[in-house]
Parts: sequence; C-alpha cells; structure tokens
Amino acid sequence: MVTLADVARVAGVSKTTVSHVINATRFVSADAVQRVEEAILSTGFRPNPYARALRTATTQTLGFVSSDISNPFSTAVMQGIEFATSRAHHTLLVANSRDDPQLEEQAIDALEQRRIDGLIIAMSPNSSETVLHRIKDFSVPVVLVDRDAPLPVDRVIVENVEAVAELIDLLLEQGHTRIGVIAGEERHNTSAERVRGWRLAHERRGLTVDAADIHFVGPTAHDAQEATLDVLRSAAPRPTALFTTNSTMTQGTLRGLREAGLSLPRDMSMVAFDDFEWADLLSPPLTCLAQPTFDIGVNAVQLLLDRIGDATLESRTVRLDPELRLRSSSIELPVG
Amino acid sequence: MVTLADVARVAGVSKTTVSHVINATRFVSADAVQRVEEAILSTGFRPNPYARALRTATTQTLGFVSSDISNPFSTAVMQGIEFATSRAHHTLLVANSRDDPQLEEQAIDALEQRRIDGLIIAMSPNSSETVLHRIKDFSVPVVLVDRDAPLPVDRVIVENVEAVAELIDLLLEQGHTRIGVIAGEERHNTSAERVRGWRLAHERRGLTVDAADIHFVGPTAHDAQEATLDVLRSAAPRPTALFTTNSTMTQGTLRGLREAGLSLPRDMSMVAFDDFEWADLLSPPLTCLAQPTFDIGVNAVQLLLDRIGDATLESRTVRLDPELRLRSSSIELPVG
DNA sequence: CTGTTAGCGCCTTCAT
DNA sequence: ATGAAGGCGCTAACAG
Repeated sequence: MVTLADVARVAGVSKTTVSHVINATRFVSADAVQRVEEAILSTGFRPNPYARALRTATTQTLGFVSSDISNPFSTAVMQGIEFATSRAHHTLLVANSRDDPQLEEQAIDALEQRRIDGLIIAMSPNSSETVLHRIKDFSVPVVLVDRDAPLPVDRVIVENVEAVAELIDLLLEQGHTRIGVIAGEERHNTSAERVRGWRLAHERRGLTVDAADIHFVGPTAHDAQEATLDVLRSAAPRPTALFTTNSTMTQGTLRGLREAGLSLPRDMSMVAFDDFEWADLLSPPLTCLAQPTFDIGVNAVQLLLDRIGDATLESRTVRLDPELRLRSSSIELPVG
Repeated sequence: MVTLADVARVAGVSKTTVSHVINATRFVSADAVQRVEEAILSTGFRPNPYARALRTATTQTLGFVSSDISNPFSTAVMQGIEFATSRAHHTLLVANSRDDPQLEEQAIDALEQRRIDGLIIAMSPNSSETVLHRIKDFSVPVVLVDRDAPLPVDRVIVENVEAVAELIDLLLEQGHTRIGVIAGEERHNTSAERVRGWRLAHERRGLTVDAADIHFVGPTAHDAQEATLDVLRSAAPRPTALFTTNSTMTQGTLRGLREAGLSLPRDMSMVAFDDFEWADLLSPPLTCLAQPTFDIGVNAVQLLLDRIGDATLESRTVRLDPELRLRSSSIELPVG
C-alpha cells in the first residue's frame, strides 16, 4: 500500500507538503505542487480515510437508519439520500431497523460507533423512549425524516394535512358524503395527520364526520384487507368512497375490495396517499398523492451537512408538498 | 471521547490487557476481566473503529454497488445483503452506479478508497472494460450478483434458462404457438438467458421458433411499450401470448396493451419474469417468476465472508431458482 | 515557502 | 498472567 510518505519521497518533499497539496490547505509553490501531483499519479496513492479520520475525528460519512428497507417509500427516499451524499463526496452507511425498536437502537449504536458525521433517521412509530434519548444525546447532528417527535433536531416532513384535505375535497366535490378511511396505526404521526386532512376537508364544507368511518388498523396490508371487509359487511350505510393513508393500506384495501367482489370505481370510489409504479396499471388507474421522495432525501442530507458545518444553526423544518396524480378511480356520485 | 487508555486507568490495568479482554485474544485473569468490564461500562467506552482499522488494515465493512437503486429488484437484494451484513457484525456501504459506467467506476473507486473488506456488485450491462479490470485487480474479494462476466470471482446468479423454459411450457401447454417476447437489452446476460429459456421450451416440444417474435428493446418501460405497440400493429399473425423478461418490460408492455385497447387474458395471454408487490392486484393477476431476491443478497454476503476468511478458496457460483407464481393472466387457447 | 515532530486510538511483538 | 513500547497513515502546531 502506498502512503503519503512514499509520495513525499518520490516527489522529493516532506509529508507536510504532500498533505497540504492534497487538502489545499496552505500555499505550496507551483513547482512542488506539480512534483507532488506527478508523484501521486505515478504511485497511485489514495489517502487512507481511516488514518485521516483518526487524526481529524471526522469521517466524511453519513448514516441512514431506514425504518423499513423493504418499503418502496424508504428506498425512494434513500435514493435521494444516496445521491446527495455522494454528490457531497461523502459515503453513506445504511442500517435497517425493520420497525423494531430494539433493532433500531442497535442500528443507531452501530452507526454511532462508526463515528459517522451525521445521522438521518426515519424513526419507527414504535420507537422506545430509549431511542428518543439516544437521538437527543447523539454525538453528531441528526435529521428526522417523515416523522415527528419532540426533539430539537432538523427534520424534513411532508405536508400531510393540507394535501389530503384537497384530495378528499375532490371526492366531496363528486358528491360523496361517506368516505371511509383505512389508515395505518394512529400513533404513527403520518397516519394521524392524514386522517386529520380527511376531517378538515369535511369541516371546511360544514360537513360533520362520523368517527365510525375512520379505521386505524395494524401496519400490514393484511390488516387493511380485514378492515375493508369489515367496512363492507357492516350494516350501516356503506361508504361510497374509500381513502387509504399509505401504499401498504392501499394494497390491502384493494385486496379486500376484490375479495368482496366490488369493482372500482363503479361500486366504490377510491383515492390513496402514496403513489407507486403500478398505480396507473391498476383497473382503474388509481388517483394518488405522490410524495416527493427524492427531494425528501436530498433535503435531509442538505440539512445535515449544513448543521455539520455550523452547529449553532436554529433547528429547521423543511416541509414538502405531495403532488396530486389525478387518475380515474373515483367517479361522480349519481344524485339521489 | 473515552479511549482504551481511560478504561485501563479506571480498571487499574494496562492498555494491553484491556485490548485483550475486548478482543478475547489472550488469557486474562477473571479478576482483571471483571474490572475491565466494569470500567468499560462505567466509562461508556466504544472502541474506535478507525484506529482499529488503521492498525489491523481490516474494516469490518462491506460495500455494495447497486446497478440501479431505484429498481425494486436491487433494493430487494439489498435487504438480504443488509440483513446478512449486520448479522455478521459488519457495516454496509452503499453506492449507486445508476447503470452508468462512469459512475460505476467512481463508486468502485470510492469504496476501494474506503478500504472495504469485500465488494458485492451488480454490474451494469454497460460496464466498460475499465470496470472489468478494476474488478479483476480489486484489492479485496468481489462477489458478482445477477450478472455474468469473464471474471475469476464468486457469484450468485439465478437459474434463468430452465425456469423460463418451464414458464413458457405452461403457455405451450395451453395451446399458444406464437409467443412474443419483449426483452431487455440483449447484451444484458439476464435478458439473453431468459430468451434462451423461451427458445428451449419450444425446442423441447420440437417446435420451431420465429426470431421475429423476439424483441430486444432498450432498458426503459417506454421502450417496451413501443415494442408492444409495434407487435400489435404488425401485419404478421399476431402472437396470442406475450412474455416479458423483467418487471420494467412488464410495465411497458402492460401500458402498450392498454393503449391498444386489448385486455388480458381475453385478447392476449401474458406471463412475466420478476414478481412484484402489485402483480396480484392487476386485472387479471399476473403469472410471474419470482426471483429469490433476499436469498441472493444473503448468499452474496456469505460467499464474500467465506472468501475474506480464506482467499485460497476455489471460485464458487451459487445458482438460485426462481419460483413460479401461477396466477391468471394466461388462458387456454380455443382450438382452431 | 517548507519541514520537523508529536500525536489521533488501537493492536501486537517482545519481554518479563 | 501482564506491561511497555512502537507504529499503522495522516494532519497540524510550531519552527524556521
């Protein structure tokens, strides 16, 4: 392995000078610069990041704890993170918590031990108190993604309430008066906010909502499927439209609808939070609210890098808007 | 930051002893062990991996270069990789080549500079010669995933030919005689192999194939969509079934079919390589060959770890079988 | 404008 | 059964 000392020898200068030309950290004569650069080329020298990290206590490394690597939303966000990270000449360390608080703690620990310069985390809705503390006292800056928590850190979130209100308003406009909602777990702030958007849309039109139309269910598609079946079986006047708060819920709901033999949009209108690659290939194509996933990732990295650069910054929150993808899964309700 | 020296002081032993109890690398008296362990706990000491890496020239770090992070197949494989990596108490470094040979080279470089202990790479089909050389001369072991290349390294691949032959045989069994194939780029070995499977199925039944039924197209869904439209417009007797070689092709083909106003399976039967979350929610649910993505990742890590442990091993190839997910997108052809 | 030198935190040989 | 000491490759005072 070729080291800085080798380069110095070949170039006929001191290690100091080599270090300074590499890092552009003090003036070096043009002549010396050239000899060093040639020496680097001829020897194929690559600085050892570990030696550098040891010396500078900075690693040019960012960590990302994904709440669930198998979730397309997470991987989409990760793309943005990876892009912005490598653009900044940093490296990305990835860990997965699988929404398990214990794994989450371990992941955070492992990254901290790796001396990352900053952490991006999509907290699990199950996060334990311990995790909250770990984050509060984390050795380096942390950015929260898509989650709320009473923590004094930067975060990038999505404007759930207003966006959903507009989506639901579409349905209201079409004459739907009972819109069932199949939502993820209530303690998950995104689920709660999206339901709030649903409520807000009604209130703005002076409509009262029936809490019985809200179905907070477990985290799996299967839970949503069961809930959908329940809704359809219930004696009360059946909703004429359904709203799902994330793509996992959408999957389950769609399966439930099919199991019940209902077809969209004739028997039931539907709109969903989260867009996905196949949404336009369903029958009918599904109207969705698409999250700006890539941007979420890029912004998270930016916030992190900014704070690493200046720890005294005020906590900032970047709020991004989802985008409506109007397709054809909901229809005007016939009058009467 | 608390260092090994701090622990030594608190425990009243030498740094050497602390190091040895941490790494279980020589006998230490029960008494000393206990004092050291208490000191570690009370000080909250975490070994600095950079210092350790500098000293041992080993980083407990694996790298993964994904050919395309946005591809569900890649992220699915990555789950397996992440799982097996963290199970082995290693950390995962992720880089994305976006199927761009230049980025690929940069990614490989960046990881090499990071002194990873081993590299897993899903090579881009566009890989330049340079990349091939880089891999051949890579400083640490490399495992190839889902790609073939004339390189003396371990690899984990999927049995494409035989699996596709069985899938196509289903169609043949149902009386289809002209089965069009919409395939990804030919130089991509997976595409080529899957087409070979299609051919093999015919040959086994003594059927001759018409090369005009094979459509190697560009890498995007849009390319597949165009190709599908072409097939449908062409004067020749139209295929009664279509086979797509990956999920991107499937998407495009489905869009093309819909654009042409054909509906599955009445107007056209279809089967596809690659399963995806929404395959059962299409109308009709799509018959697919599912790749063992998680296992691919786990096996890749295992091969890598094995070789890191013993560089003299023979090159090994792990071949995994896809799994047929029989759904209802193809039907028996009416006789005549 | 350049070089000498002293570590960063850890492992490991050698000595006892 | 334990310690002392040197050095992994790099950076950054400090000293010219």
